[in-house]
Amino acid sequence: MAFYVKKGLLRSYTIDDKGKEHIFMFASEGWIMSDIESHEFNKPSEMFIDCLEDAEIIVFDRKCFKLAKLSPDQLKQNAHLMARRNAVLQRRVIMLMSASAKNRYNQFLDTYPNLPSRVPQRMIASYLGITPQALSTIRGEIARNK
Amino acid sequence: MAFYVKKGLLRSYTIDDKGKEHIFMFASEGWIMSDIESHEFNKPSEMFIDCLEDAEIIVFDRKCFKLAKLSPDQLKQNAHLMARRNAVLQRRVIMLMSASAKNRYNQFLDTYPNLPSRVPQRMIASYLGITPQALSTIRGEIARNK
DNA sequence: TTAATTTGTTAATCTAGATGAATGCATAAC
DNA sequence: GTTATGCATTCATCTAGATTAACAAATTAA
Repeated sequence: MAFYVKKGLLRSYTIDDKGKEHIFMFASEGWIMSDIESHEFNKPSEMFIDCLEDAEIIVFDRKCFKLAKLSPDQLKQNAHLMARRNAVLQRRVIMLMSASAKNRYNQFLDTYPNLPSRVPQRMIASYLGITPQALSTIRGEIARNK
Repeated sequence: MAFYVKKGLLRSYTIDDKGKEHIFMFASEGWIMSDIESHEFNKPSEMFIDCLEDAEIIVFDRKCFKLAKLSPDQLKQNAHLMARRNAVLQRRVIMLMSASAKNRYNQFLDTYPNLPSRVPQRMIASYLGITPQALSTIRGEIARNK
């Protein structure tokens, strides 16, 4: 299953043993959302997906992804999509390993300037891998130093 | 540029502003290593790659990746490779966000059981996003509780 | 309207992991 | 041989961010 977002905003997230949500990604207009791990390895998804805004979605089920049925052009396009997603994830991993919460937040603002107004703050915190309180404090600091 | 590892062991890593290395991945026999971000967006690489063991490598340069020149079968295979890598990165991001250093280490041991004997401990620490000292302490704890 | 829930802010305390330094053990260089 | 140089371990200290809690503002429900 994959979801193409025509309109609106989705999020995907996992829930850990302690019941805490961890947002993996947001998808707004033009993005495709899916749990690649469960898709590629055909195993049950541990990823939840839901809407943050009323949305129009195009749903692709498993059949649509039978690679055999795709044209070479579609395959090429697919390759680029995957490569892009890959690049985004690579950058995210490096950021999580090397950057402070404040840097990650600033990076997030740069990369997704239109999301902060559409996503509740605690979810941005979750995406960044910090608590809502920590993000609030960081925002306070940034506001004060201006 | 991409490298297919016939024999040996590679690592890729970035260096942050403070000069600290962050290992992004290891690649042993059968793996492909490349900096997808710089490849897909054709920008200069901030990722370094080197050998941890004497290695035999097949190098693919940019030309080999002109999607136009690939057969449908090659495109399909490529799609699967990308999807796999994607799944691995998805899992890694979630782990970095939600799991403690100890859990990440145990996860690493499960996922790559043959690497610990081939990779210096400080590099495993770097891959996990912690200091060598922290990993040493964790290993001490694990050993003691057995 | 009021009462109940959810959201963000602020502050006090706690903790996982960082930092820095000392020590023992290798392997390599002289 | 001895003198480096690099790696892992251990310990003392420090700090970014977690946790807990209290409070205000905004939403929703009644």
